[in-house]
Amino acid sequence: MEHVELVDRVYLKIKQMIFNQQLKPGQKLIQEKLSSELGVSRSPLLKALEKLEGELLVEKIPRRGMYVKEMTLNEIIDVFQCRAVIEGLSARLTAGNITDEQIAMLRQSIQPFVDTEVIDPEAYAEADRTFHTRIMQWSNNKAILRLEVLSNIHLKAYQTGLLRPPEDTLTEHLEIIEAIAAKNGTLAEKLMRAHIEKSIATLHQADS
Amino acid sequence: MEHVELVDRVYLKIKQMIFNQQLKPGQKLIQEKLSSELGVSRSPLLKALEKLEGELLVEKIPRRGMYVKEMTLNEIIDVFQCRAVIEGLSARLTAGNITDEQIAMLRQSIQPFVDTEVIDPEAYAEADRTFHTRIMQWSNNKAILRLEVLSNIHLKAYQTGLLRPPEDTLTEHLEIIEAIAAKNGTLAEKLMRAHIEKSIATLHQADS
DNA sequence: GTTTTGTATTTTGAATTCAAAATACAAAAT
DNA sequence: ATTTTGTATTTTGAATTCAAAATACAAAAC
Repeated sequence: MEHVELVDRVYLKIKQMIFNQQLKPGQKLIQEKLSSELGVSRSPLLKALEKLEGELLVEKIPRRGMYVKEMTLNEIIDVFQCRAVIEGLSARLTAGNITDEQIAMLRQSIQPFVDTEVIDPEAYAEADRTFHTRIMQWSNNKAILRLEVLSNIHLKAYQTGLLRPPEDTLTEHLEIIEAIAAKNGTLAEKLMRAHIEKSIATLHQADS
Repeated sequence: MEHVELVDRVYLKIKQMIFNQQLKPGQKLIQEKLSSELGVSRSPLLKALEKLEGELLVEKIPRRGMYVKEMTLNEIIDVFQCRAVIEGLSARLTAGNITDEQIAMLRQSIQPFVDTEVIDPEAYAEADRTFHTRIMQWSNNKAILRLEVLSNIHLKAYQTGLLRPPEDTLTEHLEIIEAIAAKNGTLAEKLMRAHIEKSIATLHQADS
């Protein structure tokens, strides 16, 4: 029997509320109010908020309070620079571990969008997220999994409409998948890194 | 007037105790016992331990307890792979920001060990740590600073005598500093990455 | 009218308390 | 002698309480 910690349920709920925009960037999180709204006491709430702080979704100012983190463009760029090298590493490692089944899964998740006239942005965003997450997870590097935190920002950046359209990124994803399928780690790393660095360039352009 | 949080003091104290080996890898951390030893209640202790958990120094097993994390060679290698790319990125960014004063500081910290017959391992370890930390900090990338966590493992690996001797690494450090001083970001990144990847190779050799 | 000072309120940080889960251990049954 | 079951103890997870810090606001002084 699996017992799910209260803290984890609260954590997931708040994370959801942040991505929903029920809790808006910059908004102050009054512990008393939030805990009564969620029907829990302050202790698990606080823990959940501190966990989210570690994931860059909540900002804590000592003796001042907790706030839904507001992302500046520069902070997003900082995170993307890290993602570029970490996901590059992931792609290289994954290319060394990948199974035929996993290759099939990667190709399959992209398939619905190839040669399609109108791409549903919502569905594509989900596929994009899955693509990046899988490559990090299949790297078999435990330290990378801890850094998955960085992908929260990916999601947030999506919401703000800052990222490149599917037409741009789809072919790059395909190339990366083929490099991994060919077990060419060096190439996979180079392509993944370039892929994310192009997004950084887009972010810089938005800075005007 | 600067008010230092109780939690932070406890956190630093325990971190110290872990590196001191006063708290040994694998040892169970009984909250009741530890808190009374440190003269604080369980709340700030727990927070401190959770912070350390995020830094890979403490392992928490739900409803079982907290333990001083035992590092396997594979886990250390995983962390070093991440460090290689993150510190490579740091070196590149730092090369783009570096001031003359900072260049002088880097050269100065290495100086005592150049052309020296007998190198004090303790002092060199400290200088090594400072070198890597500075380059991460001077990158001006906030996301990298959050990942400084990774350098805890660097320290731990040192303790276990797993890393390369000063004679090996000193010249590499010098080359990296000169690449940064020449504002050659691409080269600095390449050298830093190679530097850490050599340590990974050493770790792999120890695996026998 | 503006600034400053003092008070009341809010909200956090830390300690304590309590209940539930896990562990250790002993007694009983096979 | 070994295994199982039941009980006592330990230890954690969560709620509550309390004190200290920060904020808001009003009154008084300039």
